Amino acid sequence: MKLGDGVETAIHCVAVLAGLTDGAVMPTAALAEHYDVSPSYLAKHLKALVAGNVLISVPGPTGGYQLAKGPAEISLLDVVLAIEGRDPAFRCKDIRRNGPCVPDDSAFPKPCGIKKAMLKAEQTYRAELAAVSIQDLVTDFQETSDTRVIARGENFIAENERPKKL
Amino acid sequence: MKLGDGVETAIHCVAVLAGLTDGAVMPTAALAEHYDVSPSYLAKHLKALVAGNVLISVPGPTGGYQLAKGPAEISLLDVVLAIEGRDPAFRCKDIRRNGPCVPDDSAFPKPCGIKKAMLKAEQTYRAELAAVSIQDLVTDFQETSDTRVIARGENFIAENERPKKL
DNA sequence: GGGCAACTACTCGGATAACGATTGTCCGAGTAATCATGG
DNA sequence: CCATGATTACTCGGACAATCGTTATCCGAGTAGTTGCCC
Repeated sequence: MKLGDGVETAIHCVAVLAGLTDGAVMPTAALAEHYDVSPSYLAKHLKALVAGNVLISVPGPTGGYQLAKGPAEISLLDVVLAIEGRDPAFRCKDIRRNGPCVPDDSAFPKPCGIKKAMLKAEQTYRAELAAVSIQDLVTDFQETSDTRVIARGENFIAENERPKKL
Repeated sequence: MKLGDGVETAIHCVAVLAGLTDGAVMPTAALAEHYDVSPSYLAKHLKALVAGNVLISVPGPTGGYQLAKGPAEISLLDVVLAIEGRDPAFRCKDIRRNGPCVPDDSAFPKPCGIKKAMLKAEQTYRAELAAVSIQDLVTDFQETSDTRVIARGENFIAENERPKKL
């Protein structure tokens, strides 16, 4: 049970993109600089976010990324699933069907109780993540952070965002 | 976000061990035969369960494994943590402290909101697993399974368990 | 001076290596039953 | 016949490879801006 470190980076980047003006975009290089991470590797995660309908990419010079929906419409779960994949963490191989105690393959009409319990727990986990939106995170950040950090963050966005094409 | 396949095997084995008579043990070879898995690899997981205080091992001939506590005292969470490790799935590297927007290292007195949300979701996940005991799984199994499978299972245990030493 | 076309430079997207963790296996330390032996 | 001791065979425990996924990177396709040229 382990989440890739790309999840943290992805969430932070989505939160930054939530702060830029309507229609504007920000390129990979700027996001990588903001958090001092490898641009090449960050690009991989941003790609995944596009595939997961969390971000939209704009090609060419003055291109970059922007949110695919409003910050209130994107949940933590959307980001996590886009990066980690949509398959459940618990994979049942149905080993209960193996071995000498199973007469034939029709002996298990009901689903496996273990599988049910594991998937139920995972669904509550996902529900918890789905209840938190990017907007919530941004609001919390603005309410709890040092004013200097907020000011510098806004300044960074102003310097690195690409305005919407006319 | 992925759980190792050893989790499924471990839970099934613990459930089987819950079925043997008081004080009796069952060796790795029998458990491996029951589910048709590699004995060598299964041994690795059983070791982990001993380290996690879920099972007790008895060495020597007529040795094997038994539950460390009653089936109602062992939760799914105990098994999962023993196999997958106790560390949280979400690992926060605090990348928010990197980059040009951070004046100095004291700029973040409050904990990271993202980290809080991720860990909270994970705690609900663990709480859900902690609420399910091995006893629950065994009861569910006995109520929902084919009678032939139950009979063969009991027969298998009777043939392969090692009774408590006098 | 204005319009147009070719060029340039910068962007994302997919394909490609390197590392680490999980998977899978083996041999050694330890123990209880067994069997031979002696009383 | 019974107690005793060495032997034996079977168990778990820790150390050791192989495979797969994540990590990390690079180069190519495409596009908007730019520049130079022509009208």
